[in-house]
Amino acid sequence: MGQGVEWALHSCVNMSWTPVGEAVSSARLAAFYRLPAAYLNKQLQALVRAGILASVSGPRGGFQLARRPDRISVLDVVLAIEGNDDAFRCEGILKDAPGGMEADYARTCLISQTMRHAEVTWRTELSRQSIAGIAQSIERRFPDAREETVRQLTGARGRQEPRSA
Amino acid sequence: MGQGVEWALHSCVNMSWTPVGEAVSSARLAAFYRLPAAYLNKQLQALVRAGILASVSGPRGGFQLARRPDRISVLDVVLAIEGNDDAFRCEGILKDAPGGMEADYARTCLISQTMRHAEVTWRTELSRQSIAGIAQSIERRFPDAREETVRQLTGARGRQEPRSA
DNA sequence: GAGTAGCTACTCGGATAGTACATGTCCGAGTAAACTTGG
DNA sequence: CCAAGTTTACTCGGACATGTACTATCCGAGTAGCTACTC
Repeated sequence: MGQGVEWALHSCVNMSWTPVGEAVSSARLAAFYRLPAAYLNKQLQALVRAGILASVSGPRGGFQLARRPDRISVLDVVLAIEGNDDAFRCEGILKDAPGGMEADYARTCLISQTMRHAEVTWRTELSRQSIAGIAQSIERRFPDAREETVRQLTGARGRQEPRSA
Repeated sequence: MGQGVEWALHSCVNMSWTPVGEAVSSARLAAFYRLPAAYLNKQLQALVRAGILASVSGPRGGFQLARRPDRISVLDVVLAIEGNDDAFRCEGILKDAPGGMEADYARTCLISQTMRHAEVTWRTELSRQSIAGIAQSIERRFPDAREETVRQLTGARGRQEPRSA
């Protein structure tokens, strides 16, 4: 699985903490984790295309959650980055197998069904977890995490402090 | 997920049908599905290294199951081909994050735990299914499949028929 | 002093290289069967 | 006819190319805010 999934999930959790209506730039998120900013931006673009994030250009621009964090599942983020294809793709190799069972056998391939069933359980498990749920768990376990994150992400943004001396 | 997983699973099911003690060459298995023989051979080598198959060289050589098919789970085959690493690898990006929560946060990263939990359910699901179970399901649904497969895999093997004329 | 035109700086967005892994192919080591030859 | 030595053909096993996708980077389009100028 690609690295971008981890970055996207962390970014979504962080953005669930920032004030609504205020966008966070990819550069600031990248600096938070010491990540390559341009590449993180590319991943967030995929989330925009999936309708998970909304983007605004220009100064004070950036990304923000497109809907409430309790309506964004972990599966949504994973599929946005990795694509909707199943991990196990049955190429239907049986259609070339000899014997009189080609078509039917291929459609009802038991191996494909087994793999698909396992993947469905995996997806179901991820769809049960939401960004908001993870954020709440983190808040419970690390009471300072939210405040610290918001401070790092919104502090000294745009507002140039008065030049001293 | 790699294509070899599908080939390996089908090959294991087929070998669960062939008589014990008789090896099946990769060339014959590849011809059954119209697959590149050398590449299938490469995949089966991985199963040998994992202790799932046993290989014998020379004429009448090939591969055979190293243990009873009801003791080989689908997960065993998948891990033998794909490797034992988790699909989602948490690189611990939080260790570079600012704030006073680095080490603890990284070790107990909730996102990593969520992804890991989903993967555990996936693996559990696959570990419940055995090669023998899949083979039996196929036999029930397609009564002729086993006989036809064995005939294709063992027919005219080595035994050169008497030259006519 | 207030309004407006222009400029600057900052952001996303997609197009562009670099790299690791999966895919596909090839040849050599080893072995069991088949053949030949001598008794 | 039988047995031992030799040859042969077939197999796995790992080393060698190729293609694809992930990773990483750069530059242009667009916009909000600031600045300067005019009234």
